[in-house]
Amino acid sequence: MSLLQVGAKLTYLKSFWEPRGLADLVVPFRLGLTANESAMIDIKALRDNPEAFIKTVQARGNKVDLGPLLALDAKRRELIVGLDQLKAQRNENSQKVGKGGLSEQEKQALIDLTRTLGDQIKAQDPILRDLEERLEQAALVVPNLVDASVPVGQGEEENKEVARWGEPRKFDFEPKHHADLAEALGILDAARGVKLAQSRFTLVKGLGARMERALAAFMLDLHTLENGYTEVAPPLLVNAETMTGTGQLPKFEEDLFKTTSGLYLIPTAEAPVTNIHRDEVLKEEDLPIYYVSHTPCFRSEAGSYGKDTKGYIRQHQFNKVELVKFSHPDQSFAELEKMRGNAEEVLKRLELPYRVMALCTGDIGFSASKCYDLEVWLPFEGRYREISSCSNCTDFQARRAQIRFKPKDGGKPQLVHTLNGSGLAVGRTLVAILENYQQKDGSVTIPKVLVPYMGGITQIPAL
RNA sequence: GGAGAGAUGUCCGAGUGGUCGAAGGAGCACGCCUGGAAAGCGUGUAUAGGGGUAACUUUAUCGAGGGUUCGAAUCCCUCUCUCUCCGCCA
Repeated sequence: MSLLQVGAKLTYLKSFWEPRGLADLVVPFRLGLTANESAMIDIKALRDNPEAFIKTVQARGNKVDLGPLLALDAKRRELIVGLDQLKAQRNENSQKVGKGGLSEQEKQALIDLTRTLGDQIKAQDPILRDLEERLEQAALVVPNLVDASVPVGQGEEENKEVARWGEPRKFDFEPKHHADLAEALGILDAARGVKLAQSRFTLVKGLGARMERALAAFMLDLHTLENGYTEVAPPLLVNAETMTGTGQLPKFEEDLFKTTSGLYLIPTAEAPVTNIHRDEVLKEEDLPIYYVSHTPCFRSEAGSYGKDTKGYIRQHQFNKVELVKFSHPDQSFAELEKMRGNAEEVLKRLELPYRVMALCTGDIGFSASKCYDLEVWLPFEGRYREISSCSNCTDFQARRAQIRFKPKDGGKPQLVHTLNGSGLAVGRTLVAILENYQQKDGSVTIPKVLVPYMGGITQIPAL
C-alpha cells in the first residue's frame, strides 16, 4: 500500500470511526456476502479474547467500541438457540407426515400444528437475519490485529527505521527536481497529460517510456528468474466481490475509479492477484504460492488535493510491479521478511539508497498485521520517500475472500495468510533514478543493471 | 444485440416433492497386498453456525434472493454468472 493510499484511508477512517451507536451505523454499501462467508474479523476470536482486539484498536488510534459488537453476538446466539429448536420440531413433524402410518385425523392435526410452527419461524427468521447483518456491519469497522512486533505510535512520525542501505550521493551542483529534469529531457509531459485526461496524468515519452518498460522488465526478470515468483497478468477491471475480498470495498470506494458497467479499475494488482484463489481450497503442499504482476494502477487520490502536485510522484495512473504471496500461517512472518528482501534487492541492484521503516500501529494499513515501507532517497527533496510497502495481512483478507488450504494431515481447511508488496512502484523508481543519477548538464546516467534493458545505451542525453 | 443450454461437495458428475448432506467416479488419508513401488482390494473423507467439558446433538447450505408446501437440490417468480450458435468487433 502506498503512502498516498494510507493517507487517504486514514482521513476516511477517522470520520468513519467516530463513536456512535450501532443502530445508526451507516454503511454506504451492502455487502454481497452469503451466510457462510464470514465477517471481516474472527467473531469467535473476538468473543474468546476481546482484550486483544481492544488493544489493537486502541493502538491503531481509533475509537471503535467493541462492546455493542459483543452484545449483538450474544443476542444472536440466544436467538439461534430458540429458532433452531423450532426448526428441529418442524423438521421432525414433517418427516412423520411423510413416513405415513398416521390416521387421516392425526396427520391433519400434525400438519396444522406444524403450520403454526412454520409461521413462528417465518416471523423470527428476519429478526435473526437483521441481527446478523448488523453484526457483520459492526465487525466491518474492526481492523486486523496488529502483530506484537509492530511499534506502537500515533502516526507516520513514529514509524521505526529498521535498516538503511547506500550512501546518498554528494552533488557538486544543486540537484534538480525530477519534473524539471524530465521536462527538459523531453521524457515526461505533464501538460499533455492534462490535455488528454486531467491533472495527475502524464504523457511519458521517448527514453522515459523506454525506461519504464526496461524497469518493469528488469524487476519481472529478477522476481521470476531468481526469486521464484510466477508472473501473472490479471484483468485491470474487476468486480465488487474482488474489491471486497482484499478490503478496498466497501470502505474505500471513494479511492477507486468505477466504470459505468459496475467494474472498478484496480488501484493495485494486489486486488486481482490476491483474489485469484478466492473461494478456493488449496493443497497444503502447494504453499507458499508466489505471484508477481506488472500492471497499471488507478487511484482517484480523493483527499490528497495539493499534495505532490508537481511531478510524477502522485498520479491517477501509474505502473507497479506487485508481489503477492499465499502462505501457510506458520510461515507468513518469515515470508514477509523474504518479500521485503526481494523488494530491497531491486533497489540494491539499481544502486539507489534507501531505508526500511517498520510502520507503527497508527500508520499501518487497515488489513495489515505488520508492514514495512521501503523509502528511496530523493536528492531534490533531501529525504526518503516511499517506493514500496510490504504487508502481511495474516488471515484478514483470506477470511473475507475465503482462501483456505487443506492440511496434509487431513484436518479441516484453514485460512491461508496473504502478503503483498510492491517490487517496486515503477513510476517512483523512474523518479528516483532521474534524481539520483542526474548529471550537472542535465543528462541522466542509466544504472548499470538497466543498460541491457535499454538496448545498450548508458545515458539519457540532455537536449 | 438475437437464439438456446446450464450453475450440485476438493474436482468431475447423478439426482424432478419426503427416508437426500446428497448416488457414482476422481483425488486425498489410513489399512491389506509387495523386497519396495505401481496396480488391485478394503475403510474413511463437505462447509459454516449454535448447544455441550466431552461423547454427542442441532440448524443452515445443491449460483443468489423471494414464493408455494406440513416438507424443496427437485415446483413457481426475480436476479447474477457461465457456456454454445448467430451478428458486430481489437
